[in-house]
Amino acid sequence: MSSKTKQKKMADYITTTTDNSKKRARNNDGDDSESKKPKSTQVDLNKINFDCERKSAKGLTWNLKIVSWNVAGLRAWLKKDVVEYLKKENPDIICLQEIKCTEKQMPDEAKLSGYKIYINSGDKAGYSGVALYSKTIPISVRMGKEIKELDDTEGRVIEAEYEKFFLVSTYIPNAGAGLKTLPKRMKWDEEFRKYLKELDTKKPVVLTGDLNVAHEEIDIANPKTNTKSAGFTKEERDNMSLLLEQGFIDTFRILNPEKTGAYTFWTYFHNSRAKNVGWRLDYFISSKRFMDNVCDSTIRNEVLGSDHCPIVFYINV
Amino acid sequence: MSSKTKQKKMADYITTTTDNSKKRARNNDGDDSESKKPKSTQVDLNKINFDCERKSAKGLTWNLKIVSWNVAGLRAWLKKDVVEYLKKENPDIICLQEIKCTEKQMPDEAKLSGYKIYINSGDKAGYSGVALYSKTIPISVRMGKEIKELDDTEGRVIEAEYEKFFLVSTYIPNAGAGLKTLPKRMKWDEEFRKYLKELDTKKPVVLTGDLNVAHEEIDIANPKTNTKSAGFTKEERDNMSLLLEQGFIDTFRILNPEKTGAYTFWTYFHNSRAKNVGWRLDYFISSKRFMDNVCDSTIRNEVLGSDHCPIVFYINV
DNA sequence: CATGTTAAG
DNA sequence: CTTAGCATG
Repeated sequence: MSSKTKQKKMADYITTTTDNSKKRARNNDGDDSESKKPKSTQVDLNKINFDCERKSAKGLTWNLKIVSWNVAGLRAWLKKDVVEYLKKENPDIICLQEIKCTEKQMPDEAKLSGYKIYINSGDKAGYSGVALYSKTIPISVRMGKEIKELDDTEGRVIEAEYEKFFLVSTYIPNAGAGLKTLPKRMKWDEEFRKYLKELDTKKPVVLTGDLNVAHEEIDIANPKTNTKSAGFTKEERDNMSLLLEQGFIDTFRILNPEKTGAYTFWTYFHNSRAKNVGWRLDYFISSKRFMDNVCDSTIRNEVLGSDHCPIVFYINV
Repeated sequence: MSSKTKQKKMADYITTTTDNSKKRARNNDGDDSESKKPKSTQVDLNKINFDCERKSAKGLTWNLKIVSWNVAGLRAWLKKDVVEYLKKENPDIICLQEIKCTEKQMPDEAKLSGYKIYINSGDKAGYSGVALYSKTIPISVRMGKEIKELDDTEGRVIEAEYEKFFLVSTYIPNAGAGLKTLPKRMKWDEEFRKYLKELDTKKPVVLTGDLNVAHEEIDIANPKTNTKSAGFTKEERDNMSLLLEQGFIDTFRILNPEKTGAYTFWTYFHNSRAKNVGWRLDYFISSKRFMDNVCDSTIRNEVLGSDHCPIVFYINV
């Protein structure tokens, strides 16, 4: 049974695509002859296998696909043929982090038809912000600011309840240059850990997003020179360990225990991406008891659009 | 006698071109295959007549050419084939306004060989700033901050003394959105007028640059709708009249009394330049008694590079 | 609409 | 290096 047929039956019955298409009725005296083609900033998408051969522990084929992507500014990201990619990937749920815009600022091209869209954009303009796209309407949705355990004024968390699991998409605070916001991060990690522990008592949890930490040495290209860098301090790594000790699994790593060079982020400096000098900062973390539903957890390292790449989670529910 | 021969004998005996060429020795693993050609942003320069047929009142041909240009950010301006234009224009003196950079920030491409370069960059980073390029070394040069009559902390004035005249290049303060800096502008105009009056007692003065005022209705495309706009208020226009009443001449206008549609600035909005919805804000103003030396005062409205175009002054000295 | 900041990553 | 903000024009 192909994924296409599976996905077809879930899609297209709901849309939030507004049609007040912000037509730029501007004072333009017919002088737009220059047709600036932005020249494809995307790789050849035909080389990508969007399906997944792996089965769940119970031998079942996936029937739900989740994509997570730190877009580092949704408006700039949209200009890089990312919608074409998303259409081919065709996930049931899309989690975006660092959208850096409000719902009002969101261009129409971002309002993918077939998805219900939830946005938590936070207070500071142009900073942080997360979005969740879902083909099916979740049982319930909570923004970070509605979650009592969290102090989320910056648009860092969206929680969506589905029949078999909670999905939590997050953009965890960066510890900052010179680690100047490491204390804020430590506080966040603690609160977030408690929140997930509590949530996990109700129903299995799938946590995804930019956790802003490379957990182990295998998860970063230059472990030795980055022990004082935001995202690879002992403090942040230990907090990730604490989270996992609460009964959560790093799904990519458990499926690929020895795989090196598997990163989801490369700084824009020094051609890092071309050299694969990267970090694995984006994860699908699953409640241990939900692992039987997991088919695969993969990294789309070819796909361009921001300094992070998308990651893909295939499950059977 | 061609201007080329004339200019040859003045040129090339002085240069400030430093050769510590800021070579970007960067961590670049041979991945710069993309050779991004910026595609010509300039018009066809061969269509321009860089010479001037007009003679001075005494029947003499020009032997000194001055160009003035508000570049609206020298670093961005440099990317628009402007050096190619300047080489073909080949002026003896170049006055630039709104360079928005310091001497240290100035790219090497801006250090045109054959010219001595003087820079007044002011305090605020990326704001205002003027430069003067001269093939011959002036008798003396004063920056605005060295002129006692002026309070020039923003990099708005360079004064150069030549044998027969003073050249003053200026970028006059904009009255601002909602005219919120009109008081500052009024104060500046008064001080500047006094300064020029004093200077004019010593030697004839040529004032050039962005005076940030369209003097008369003929100097602006939409006089009726701009009476409350910075650059066309009664206050600013009256101050320009006061300056002229002190014994100065608007050289372009005296040579072209009825010429309409002659502008040196077009806002970037609404395709103004393509529609020639512009303002004449850039001038060559001459002491009345120096008018006998003036051959022509022209506008290079075809030449691209900023929201202003260059203006050219041909004199015999 | 364009330029050069700034803060943040 | 890149995004988005802002102030200024």
